[in-house]
Amino acid sequence: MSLHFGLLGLLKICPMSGYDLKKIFDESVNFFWSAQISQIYRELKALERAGCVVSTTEASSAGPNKRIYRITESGKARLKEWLLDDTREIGEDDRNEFLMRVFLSSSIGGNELLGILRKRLAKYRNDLERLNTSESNIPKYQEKFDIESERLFWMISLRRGYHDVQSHIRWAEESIRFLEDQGYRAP
Amino acid sequence: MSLHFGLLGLLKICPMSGYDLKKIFDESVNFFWSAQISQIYRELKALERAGCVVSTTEASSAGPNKRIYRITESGKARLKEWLLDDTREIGEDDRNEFLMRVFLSSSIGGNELLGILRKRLAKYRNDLERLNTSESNIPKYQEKFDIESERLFWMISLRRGYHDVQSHIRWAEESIRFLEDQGYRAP
DNA sequence: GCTGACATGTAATTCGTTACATGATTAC
DNA sequence: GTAATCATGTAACGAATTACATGTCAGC
Repeated sequence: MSLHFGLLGLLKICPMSGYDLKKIFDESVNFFWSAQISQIYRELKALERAGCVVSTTEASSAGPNKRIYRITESGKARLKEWLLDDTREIGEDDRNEFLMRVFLSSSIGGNELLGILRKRLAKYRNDLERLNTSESNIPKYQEKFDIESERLFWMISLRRGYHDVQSHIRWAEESIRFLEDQGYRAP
Repeated sequence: MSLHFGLLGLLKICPMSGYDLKKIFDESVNFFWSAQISQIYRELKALERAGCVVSTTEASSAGPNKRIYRITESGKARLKEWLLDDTREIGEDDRNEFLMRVFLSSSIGGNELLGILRKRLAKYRNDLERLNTSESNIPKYQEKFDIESERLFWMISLRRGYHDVQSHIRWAEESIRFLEDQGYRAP
């Protein structure tokens, strides 16, 4: 359902094609939501069937024709309704394959885990750098369409990624220190 | 796939039924993985078809017969293989419906978002308290079966939840302050 | 002539949730 | 008797991934 409304929310800013939406997804919400292009196309069809958007075929500046989707009044209303819906528990999906591995690591032992955590820490530090650049990515869209009214909310959600990565780093550093104190040494 | 190996990992500690596994899931890995009982039963059947576990029917101390699953040597080998698999990108699934809402909040405005964030902050603070108790939950299992060799790894993964919640709290506080500074007032 | 970005889709499969169905045993 | 916990499953549905299929256009 989040993809459903994520697409609707972006189409509210500006009409665009599935291909365009995929790019914006990858550049903006990617750190808390990802979607395959095939899923986006499928979802757009569902959105149109539901009367939330309408589509027209338009010639592309480069390449084949595009199918441009536009949000309808009904779509706007349903987006707002979803945003304000207070009846359902809004989950933050914590499913984390990496943590599952850490949890089960007794089968491989502390030395192996230490090596895995060192690599992960390097990845987190890299994530932090990437986040610093994606934060400065917001102004870029201004050329394409007006996002002044979105800027505040985009910034707040992006900051979350920042805090998260920092906590991942703290956790990894703590865990590495802890394993080392226990006498484990990476292979 | 994580549920698959999560079940396998728990069965490596001790043979048990689907019902038992569900309880342990809820009490331990719950903060980074959840599973419905029906999915566990289905997955256990798949695990048996794949030769990772074998099952026997045993009388229960209370209630109807239990189907007890035991890990096989092949299952242990495959668990280890998965834990050491370095070829695939091990994702930390960041899909987060709540952040999607924050991101799209321009449709409802800063005042509404401020109210939503205040509620969320209260929830995070509550999560923190619950985590403090689940950390002291580990020793409990000692009576049932030996988890001495697991303790270290369970502790490290549980600590992650602790760091995460703290970063959620920091983010929510920062965002609330930020919205207030912008002159927004919750409805 | 080939690669890469542009552009749209379908089909099969996997993973996860919700609803449905059944029945034993224990404590009140 | 009745509610709660114990215990196992099936079926339908929904959400997401992967693989497959097709074709344009620009630049080298």
